[in-house]
Amino acid sequence: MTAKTKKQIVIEAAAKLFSDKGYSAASMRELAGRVGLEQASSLYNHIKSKEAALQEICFENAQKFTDGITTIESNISDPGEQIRALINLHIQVATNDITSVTVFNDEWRHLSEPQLSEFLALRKDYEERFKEIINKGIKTGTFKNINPTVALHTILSALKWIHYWYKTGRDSDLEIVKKDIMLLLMSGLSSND
Amino acid sequence: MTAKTKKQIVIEAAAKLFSDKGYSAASMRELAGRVGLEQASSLYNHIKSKEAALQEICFENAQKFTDGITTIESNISDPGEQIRALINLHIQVATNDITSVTVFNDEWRHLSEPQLSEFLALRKDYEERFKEIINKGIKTGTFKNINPTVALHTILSALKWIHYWYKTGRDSDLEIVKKDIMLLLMSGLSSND
DNA sequence: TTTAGAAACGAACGATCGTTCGTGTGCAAA
DNA sequence: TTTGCACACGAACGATCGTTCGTTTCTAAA
Repeated sequence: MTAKTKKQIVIEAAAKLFSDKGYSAASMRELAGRVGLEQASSLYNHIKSKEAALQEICFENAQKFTDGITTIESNISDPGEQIRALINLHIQVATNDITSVTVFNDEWRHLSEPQLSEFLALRKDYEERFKEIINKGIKTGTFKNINPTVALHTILSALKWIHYWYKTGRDSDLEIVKKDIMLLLMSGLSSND
Repeated sequence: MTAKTKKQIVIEAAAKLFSDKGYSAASMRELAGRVGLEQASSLYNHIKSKEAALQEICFENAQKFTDGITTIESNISDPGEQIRALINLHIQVATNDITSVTVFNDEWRHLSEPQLSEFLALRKDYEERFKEIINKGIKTGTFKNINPTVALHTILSALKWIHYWYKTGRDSDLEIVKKDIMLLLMSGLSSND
C-alpha cells in the first residue's frame, strides 16, 4: 500500500469541501485549513488551480462509470442482468467514494470550456449505452414497453440519493438497501397478489 | 388577471439565475441586467437581499408540496392511488414552475439559520407523511414489503429529473412521460410475461 | 401645474475571492 | 557538510462580491 500523496489528500479534501458548500461557495483558504495548511498559497504547490481540482474529480468519476459499463457490456448478455449490474455499479461508486460522486453529480456545471463539453460528451455516451441496453431489453420482451429515455432518466435519477443516505443516516444494511432498490426499480412498488 | 409586480419579476428572474449558475455563482449585478436594470442597487427597491429572494423561492415551493399532500391525504384513501397522486403532484409542480423547483431541489442549502432549520423541518414533515402512506400500503398488502425509507427516497429521487427534461429536450408528450414514470415506479421495468 | 412617493442611478464601502511572487525552512541526496 | 529541491509561508495583486447611501428621474395624484 503506497502512501497517499499530498496532492491526493488535497483533491479528496476539495471533493469534500465542494460537496459540503458547493463549488462556488468553497474557498481555497478553507480548503487550505482543512488539509492543515495556514496559507491558501501553499495549495498551489500541489494543484494547479481550484478548477483543476474540480476537473480531476469530475473526470475521475466519469472514468469509473465508463469502465463499469464497458465491463458489463462485454461480460453480461442478458439485458435484465445488465441493468441489475448497472444499478449495482451506481450503488458501488456512490458508497465507495461518497463525496466525489456528489461533485460528479452536482458540480460539473462549473467546469469551463473545453472541459465542460468534454464532460458532457462522456456523460452523453454513457447514457446512450445505458439506453441501448434498455432498448435491447424491450425488443427481447424482457422489459416493459416504456419510453427508453424516460426509463433511463428515472432509473439514473433514482440512484442519486444513495450517497446522501450513506453519508447521513445509514440505519440499515447496505445489502438490504441494494436489494430493495433493485426490487423497486425492476418490479415496482405494487404487490402482485 | 392582475399585472405582475416588479418584485415578482425579480424573484422569478432570481430563480432562473440561481437555477442557471447556482446561488453562490449568481451575482446581483447579473440579476439586475436580466430584469433590465443598469444597477444592482436598484434591485433593493424590490427585494431586501439576495438571500431573501432565495428564501421566498424555497418556501413558496415547500408550500406547494405541503398543500398538495394535505389535499391528497384528505381526498384519497387508497394508498396506491395516493402514491399515484403524489407522483402526479411532483410532475405537476416541476413542469408548472420549471426554474423555481430547481432552486428548491438544489439551492436550499445556502439558506442560513434559522431559515435553514425551518426549511429542513418542512421537508422532513413532508417526507414523513409520504412515508406514512407507503407504510400503510405495505400493511394493507397493496405494496411490496420494501424498506419504506428506501422506497421513499428512491421515488422522490426518481422524480427529480423531470424539470431538467422539461427544460431541455421535451421530445415526447407530457402525458406519455407521466404514464411511463407511473408504470416504472409502480410496476417496475421487468415485463411479467 | 404642483407635489409626493416610488424607483432607478452611480459612486463607494468593506469583505472576500483566486492567484502570484519572493522568501524562508527543512529534508534528502551528494 | 554542502547542495538542491520540495514545500510552507505571508504579503500583496486585481477582481468581484453584496449592500448602502445620497441623488436624480419618473409617474400619478392633487
